[in-house]
Amino acid sequence: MSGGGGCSIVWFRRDLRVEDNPALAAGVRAGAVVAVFIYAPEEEGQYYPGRVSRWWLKNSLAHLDSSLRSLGTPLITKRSTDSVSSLLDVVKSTGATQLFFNHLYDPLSLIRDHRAKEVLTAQGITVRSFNSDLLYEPWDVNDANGQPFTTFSAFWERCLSMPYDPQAPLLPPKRIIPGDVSRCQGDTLVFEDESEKASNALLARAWSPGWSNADKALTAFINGPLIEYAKNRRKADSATTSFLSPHLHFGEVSVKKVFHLVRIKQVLWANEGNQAGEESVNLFLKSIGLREYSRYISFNHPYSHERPLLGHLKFFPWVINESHFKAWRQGRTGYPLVDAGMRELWATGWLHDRIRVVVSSFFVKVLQLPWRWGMKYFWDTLLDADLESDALGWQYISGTLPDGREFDRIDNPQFEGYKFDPNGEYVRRWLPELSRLPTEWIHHPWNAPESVLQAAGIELGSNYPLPIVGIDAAKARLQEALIQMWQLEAASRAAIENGVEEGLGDSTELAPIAFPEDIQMEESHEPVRNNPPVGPRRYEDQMVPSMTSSLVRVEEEEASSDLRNLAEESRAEVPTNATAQQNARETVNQGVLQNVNRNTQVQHNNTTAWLRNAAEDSTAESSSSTRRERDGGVVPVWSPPSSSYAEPFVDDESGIGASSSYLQNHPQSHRLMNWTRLPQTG
DNA sequence: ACTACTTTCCC
DNA sequence: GGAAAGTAG
Repeated sequence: MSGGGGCSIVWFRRDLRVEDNPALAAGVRAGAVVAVFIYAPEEEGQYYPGRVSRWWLKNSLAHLDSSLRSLGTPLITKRSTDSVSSLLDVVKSTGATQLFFNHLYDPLSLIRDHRAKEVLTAQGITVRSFNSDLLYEPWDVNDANGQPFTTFSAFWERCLSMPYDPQAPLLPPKRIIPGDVSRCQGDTLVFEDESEKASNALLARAWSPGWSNADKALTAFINGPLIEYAKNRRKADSATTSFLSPHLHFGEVSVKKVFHLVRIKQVLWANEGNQAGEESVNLFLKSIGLREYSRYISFNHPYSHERPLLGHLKFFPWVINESHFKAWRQGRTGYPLVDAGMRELWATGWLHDRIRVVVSSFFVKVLQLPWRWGMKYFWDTLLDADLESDALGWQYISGTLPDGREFDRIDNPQFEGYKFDPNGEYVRRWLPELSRLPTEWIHHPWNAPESVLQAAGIELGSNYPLPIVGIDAAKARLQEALIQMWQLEAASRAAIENGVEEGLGDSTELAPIAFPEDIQMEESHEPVRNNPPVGPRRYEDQMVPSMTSSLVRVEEEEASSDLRNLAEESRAEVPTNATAQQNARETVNQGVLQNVNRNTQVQHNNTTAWLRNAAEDSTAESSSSTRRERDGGVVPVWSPPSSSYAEPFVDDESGIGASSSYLQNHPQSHRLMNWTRLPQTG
């Protein structure tokens, strides 16, 4: 089984660890191993990783390589634009007969991995894949009727009360027999260009990528801040968070291991009667659960990163306002908590979860910018950028999840400021221009008496902006926009009844992965166009500007003092007329955007079926009872909930929902109902 | 132990 | 905004 031919390829992706790595364990068990990482960022389309994310990946791979070498084999890295053909190259040059990898659940990976499986199997290669990223595979977690959950709390409750525990973590292999890679050409991967190196150098001071560092971070958290997690979680300061998210994103630490270790603490604290500790554990596990849920949603609704799950906002006239978008990015909105957060993000690639909610909620509700812009900015700037988690977060904020926030409720950053940063320390750290402002005014400088401002050296509108949109104005504007939305919706319904729209949905065919064309075009590094063309369009409101290249990072230490002087071209001052623009809403007529790509849906249905089927051989047998009835292993994995849930998920990938829009059937949907209270089956 | 208030927390 | 939990009477 080992030696020359017959070795196995272990294909590393976002599972950059040697501990509790089922694919690696299977490879080791089968004999000689060729460990491979293929870097093909172009496959990600517009989700080409941002600078900080690439920096992390680079370091994590180096770390993995040295671990693998000490176990007996190097990590072969390949630069590619087509992962599957690179895999074939590796097969040919090593004589491998088996391929092992761990599952991913984002839509791109689902399709690519399916193709890998098909193509390699056709070449006579044995391909096996495993769960290493989740406590439970998405298809194993269903409600009493065997349907996927559509709200988080029900989902998580079920996860915590599954009839079988998540698999226990595997130990790292003691030794790896190397496959013959003498004829296998590796590539040196380049993750940063010259202009990025200086900014990246600073990241190393705060972060240590790599699986064994992840393990240390986990231990440190569990033995330290975890017990106070419940108490500290409302602070803007991130010192007491776990800092595990980037490690988790790249699979440097196994969620199953996190879960097991945390549960051990929970039992311990429960026995001691330590209520606060137990509470902390529950809350921390919930955040792990949210990560699970993001994969669950992505798997069951593979378009959730680019399309709202609920369609009730389909006609919402998002405000296409480049200068507001820029002010938000630069941390110059005039709301101290928002601005502090955005500057921290800019400077460090990191943001406490609370503050992510604050800045994104401000983005969607006050500025009413299209959420996918914000999501893309997060993608480009966050160290732990994660498509599934970010999509879930932004959809939650936008109120397009069944259990999301009410759309017409605006959070007030001033009040949130006093809640999360009562003494203004966070704001003062990131907004030096406000550092001398007394706490009484720190979260609403626009109300401060002139004398106070003068004493603090603040000149509003000059060295710190006035609010670019007032909260009251935002509320009024939101009401107005909703009215407009209902009108558009009604118009669309009328159009459908008159048959105007018929041909469109069917005649347009998109590429299999169905990034809307206009978004793909946005990949360029040009500045974003200012005036959206008039007329019918698809997803125009969701064009995603790319700003990766314009990001010039600020050194952490300097961030406070020099922020405004740096990167001048990309950080222009907030336009002085910004507030005047607030009424210049440019409405977007999405009237005929009905472009649910049925071809894609069919394809996706087929492609994901393999995952479930494959997993049936390789995952816990005990789960089978929960999943058999409905599908017998034949029906596509993510066929939609067929009950009353199906309809709210307008335009979902379901294939059946494509022609019957929720709005058609429920003209009263403008009441912004709470979807969780829709009649439930059973 | 009951109700009528408050505060808290929602992915 | 509203359920849910906490608290005062």
